[in-house]
Amino acid sequence: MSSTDGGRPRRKRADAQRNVDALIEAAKAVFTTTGVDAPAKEITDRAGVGIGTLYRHFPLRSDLVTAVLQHEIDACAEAGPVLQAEFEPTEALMRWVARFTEFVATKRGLAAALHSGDPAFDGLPGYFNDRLEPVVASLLGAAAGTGTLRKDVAARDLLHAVALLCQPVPGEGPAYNQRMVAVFVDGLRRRS
Amino acid sequence: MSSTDGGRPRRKRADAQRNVDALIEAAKAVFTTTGVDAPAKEITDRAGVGIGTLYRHFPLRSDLVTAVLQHEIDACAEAGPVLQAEFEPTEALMRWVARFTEFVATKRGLAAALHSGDPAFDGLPGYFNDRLEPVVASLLGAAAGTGTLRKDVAARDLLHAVALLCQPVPGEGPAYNQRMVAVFVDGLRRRS
Amino acid sequence: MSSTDGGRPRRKRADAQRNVDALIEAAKAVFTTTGVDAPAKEITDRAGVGIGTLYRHFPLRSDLVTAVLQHEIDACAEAGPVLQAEFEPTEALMRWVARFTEFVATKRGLAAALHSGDPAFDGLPGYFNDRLEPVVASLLGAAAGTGTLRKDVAARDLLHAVALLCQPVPGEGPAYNQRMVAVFVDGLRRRS
Amino acid sequence: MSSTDGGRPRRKRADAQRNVDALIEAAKAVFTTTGVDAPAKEITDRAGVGIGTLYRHFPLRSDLVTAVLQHEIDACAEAGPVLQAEFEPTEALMRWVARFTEFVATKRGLAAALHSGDPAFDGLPGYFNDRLEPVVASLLGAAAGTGTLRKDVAARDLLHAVALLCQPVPGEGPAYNQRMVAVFVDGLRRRS
DNA sequence: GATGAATGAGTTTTCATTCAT
DNA sequence: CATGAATGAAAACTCATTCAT
Repeated sequence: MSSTDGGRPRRKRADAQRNVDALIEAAKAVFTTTGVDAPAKEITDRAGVGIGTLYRHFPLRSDLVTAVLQHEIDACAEAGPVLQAEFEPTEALMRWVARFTEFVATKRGLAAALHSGDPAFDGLPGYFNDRLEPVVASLLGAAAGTGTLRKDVAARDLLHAVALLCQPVPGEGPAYNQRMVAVFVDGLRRRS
Repeated sequence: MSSTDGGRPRRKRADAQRNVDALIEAAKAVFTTTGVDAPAKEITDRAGVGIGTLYRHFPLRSDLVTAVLQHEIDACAEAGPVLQAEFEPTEALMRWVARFTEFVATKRGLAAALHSGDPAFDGLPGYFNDRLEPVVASLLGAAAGTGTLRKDVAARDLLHAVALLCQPVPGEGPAYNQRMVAVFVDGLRRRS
Repeated sequence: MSSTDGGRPRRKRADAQRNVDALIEAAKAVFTTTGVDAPAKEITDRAGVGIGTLYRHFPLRSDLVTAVLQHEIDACAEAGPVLQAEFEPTEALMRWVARFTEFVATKRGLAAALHSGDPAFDGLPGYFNDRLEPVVASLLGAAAGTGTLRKDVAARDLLHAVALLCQPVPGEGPAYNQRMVAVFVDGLRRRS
Repeated sequence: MSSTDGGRPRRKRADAQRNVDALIEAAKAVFTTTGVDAPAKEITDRAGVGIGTLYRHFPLRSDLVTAVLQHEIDACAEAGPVLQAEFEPTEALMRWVARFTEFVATKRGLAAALHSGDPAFDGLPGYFNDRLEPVVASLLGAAAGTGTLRKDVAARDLLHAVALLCQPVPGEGPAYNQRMVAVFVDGLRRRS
């Protein structure tokens, strides 16, 4: 969290950080491939570290899951404003949707873990909402035209609907998700 | 023996069928509760049969998964026409969506299994499409008004989009899914 | 044992016997293929009967093993005199060795079962000796020439030595066993 | 890491090696006692390690079987020259036969596994031949006298014949096998 | 701090045996 | 008598987690 962390920077910190990063990167990939229940060994092998190292940095599996998700959520949230600044509204939305689709694909099975009742995940939905709600609201608002979003659909509703529509579909690619989100946006414009 | 199977189809088969049914029922419930990776014992205990019985009828876990999904798909498909006959288009759609939402909730994690690459599931997506595509097309078509569905969205696209929008969302219930599908349907009407 | 079996021949007896024969035949084949520990199902499937039928006729696995072995021992024993009557000594011996080799191949792993300590098999070694000892003694004696068998090698020793030399050898066929038995017979002739 | 393996070969390896040795030792004993299909637990208990350790070092049962057999083959092969140096030909042969008999007894049922068609064992017969063929040839040659071995019996034939004659026989001990091998050697001498 | 060997509980899977039809 | 479904004990195997080096 705090990047400054106060006092002495305690040598060797670089190596440790390198391992942590490698583990998160590896976990992201393995979660996508094999699912959240992937053997820990598969992750450490891919990260090139020993199993003990995983447990040092992430004593609980939920710690690793949380780290991966926050990492991903941050990346997605940050992409929103950047795209909006660079492209016109519709194009920005479409590109962000593509980006978000990749993120959701990562979650393959993470949702189940999230709602498993494990209190370790209690904070994540909030983090997800807080970070992404404004981003989606802004993107959709701009794309819908002059702020004519239906009043009966809250920004958080949008976030989740888009999250669903971004989920990967067997025979389809990101283009499919983009089209469906576009239809959904059309729906938002309609009516008073 | 008898290929025509004329007279009695080999008595006692009734018991076996009872067990098969109980297992599918139990598996459906356990899959929802614990996920597709639930211990086999949990399923057999709930079905009130021995573990061996599970393996007799479903030697591979994928056999059981397949059976449960086909069962569910069938039930959903059959509900479509019934609702359409009984209610006016919008109401029928909403009720079916609610029904479909339950089905999708059952799949909690089944999707991951489906796309696991196991060839045992190769046939299921086809089954899913074949059974449900016409149902969804019909329901949405009726709800959209006088056949004014966008021409650039195929019936199968609809099916999958609805499937996504029916996925359970953490803090929300079926009503949420219904509202989002409604928005989506509005999007379909636009640009007649 | 007793083929007459006294009183009424009890109808349907033919079917039962057919099943018993089929089971012994199937068991012989499966024991050779898969070993004595082959699943019972494999035997009944090959025999074309239900599993229950196996247990009716052979309540214990040792019953089946015993039946198969006696069957085989009988066949081998009976072949001896026949061959001796039909061929000259050396030729008769070689043909019988070939025959015996097949029998031994059947036993793939039966020996282990035999010496497993199960009292059910207590009678078999005796049966084996009683039936085959005279046959081997006669064949070897004739082949060795004018009764010049070494006095320090008993007939039973011969039986077992031949039994060993008839065991199948990976890259070799029955011809190999015949050659080795021939060498052994030569050894018998030598010395006073 | 270090391909030359110069300095310390990664400490702690000692413990692992100790476990591997204990497992091979235990497996040898258990295979003799209970057969190759003995429960893994029986082996690990005797070795004093956990079941997981067995699977770490020998993921497949065939790996363990192979290790045990190579171990045994090596020991037998090494005994040959030693005995030949210490005793006169006939005595050396007899002692080696006794040694070999013990080895074969160990295999109780291993042979069946070997010929099970499992490709994991493909290399073993070759190993067996390569290691033992010269040993047997040398021992028999010396025992047969001045190189008067029949020309129509190859060294490998001898190896297998002796292997068969060394197999344990129900009511007999190693002395029996020695006598029969002696007869066989006599047969070799004949027809110089 | 890092490593990976060891552990053993938890699951899957097989099969002999029983027994209702 | 024959059948094959049901059972469940026993064995195999996996993998999270600990801990000595």
